Amino acid sequence: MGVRERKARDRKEMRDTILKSAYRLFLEKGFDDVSIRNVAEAIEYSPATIYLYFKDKNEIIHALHSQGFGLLNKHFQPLYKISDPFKRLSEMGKAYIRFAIKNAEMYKLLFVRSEPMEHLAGCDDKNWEEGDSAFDALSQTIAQCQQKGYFKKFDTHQFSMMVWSFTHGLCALRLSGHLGHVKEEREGKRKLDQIMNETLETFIHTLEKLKQ
Amino acid sequence: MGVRERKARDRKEMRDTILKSAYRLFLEKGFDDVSIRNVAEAIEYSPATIYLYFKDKNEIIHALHSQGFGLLNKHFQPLYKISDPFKRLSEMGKAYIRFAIKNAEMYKLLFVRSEPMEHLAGCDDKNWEEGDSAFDALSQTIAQCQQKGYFKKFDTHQFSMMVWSFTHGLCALRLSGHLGHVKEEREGKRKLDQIMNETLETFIHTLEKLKQ
DNA sequence: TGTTTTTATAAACACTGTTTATCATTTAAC
DNA sequence: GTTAAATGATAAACAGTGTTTATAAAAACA
Repeated sequence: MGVRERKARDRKEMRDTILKSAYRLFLEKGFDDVSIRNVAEAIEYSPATIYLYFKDKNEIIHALHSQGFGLLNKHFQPLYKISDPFKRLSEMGKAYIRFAIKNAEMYKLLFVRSEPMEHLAGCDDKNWEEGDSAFDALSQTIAQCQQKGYFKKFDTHQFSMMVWSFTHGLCALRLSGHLGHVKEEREGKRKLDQIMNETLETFIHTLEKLKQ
Repeated sequence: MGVRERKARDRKEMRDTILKSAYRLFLEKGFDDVSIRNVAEAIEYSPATIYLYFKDKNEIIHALHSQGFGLLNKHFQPLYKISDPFKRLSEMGKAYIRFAIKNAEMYKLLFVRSEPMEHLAGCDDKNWEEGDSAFDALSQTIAQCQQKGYFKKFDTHQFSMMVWSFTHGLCALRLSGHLGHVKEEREGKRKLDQIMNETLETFIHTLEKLKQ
């Protein structure tokens, strides 16, 4: 009696179809400009059908949110091969920024939007593996830096929060369009990517001076 | 013939009434949950009347955006009395964070939303006094720090961008609800304000070590 | 076969930003 | 003071949104 199994498969398939289509539309049109009706039209079903597979729009957002963290963790994977922890930290910064620029809408969903966090707060299950995993990668690298003599007098967790704050701030300012509107950047003709690289380099140099 | 003058006064008064009412509603309900109809109802006029005084919703947003930068600059005013530049820099960080928390919706409008920046990009007049003024206050303080021996080998502008990125990042993570969802913060029972203070202190200590 | 459960949808509800045609009031001109 | 033009305000409509509900078709089970 494989009917239940097949139905479960069909259901998952439909959910995937919806998510895939929604994500493609989000990349095309930006997050705020995609409606349930758009998604429904793209998969050639009626809008009401979407609600048979997802409770509401927030559940779709949250599902994509989870997928996005998986994507981010994948982007970090190659960096774990770098043995020098400070070099790895530096490359993690660059990779984080690359991810934010290449997947702008997804980055906003992961770290700028507050809906996913509110949804998470409503869940009973307070564990949040995807998010923790990314932050742990940073914390562990910083702990290893400390073993090599960097930022020795600092608390590992607090220092990680500091590094994350900086890197996120830089990405957020870029994605919201604020970077290019600072006077010096308006007048100079540096490209946004260059500004970000220089600012990151400045931060890295700052950290570099904290050895011993 | 003071008719034109009186009409201009009336017009400005109506615009102020609309803006004041809109801002009050934004503080109450959050930015996304305020509609033109809400504003119209609050001032006891029809929705269509709003469009006699503002081209569209974006123009209201932009007007509030300008007012918001005025408010931020006012918050910084008292700090200019502090003669020690590094102490002033440190206090500016605290003041910035206080402003972001106390005026959360306004902060999001000023630094998180991209609409105002897009609106600004569409304007012919590329000058943007309010925004420049706030950033200049930071740059000048950092330049004075450098004269006192701090971060001497760094470019003033790039260092300012770095400091702003960190501070904004911390505020943005707080306002989007991401701060409290880091594993250590979920498990520990530190309050968000305390986390922010500790992270800012970590950053200040980092900068402090860059003397000479 | 008949009955129940599942799946899909059209239509509706209560919203949104914005535009247009209409009406009343105020200003200007004679 | 009367008339014509400009202004101010609005009701109604348009096209869109997220979501719910009643209805019809299809599939699963007995």
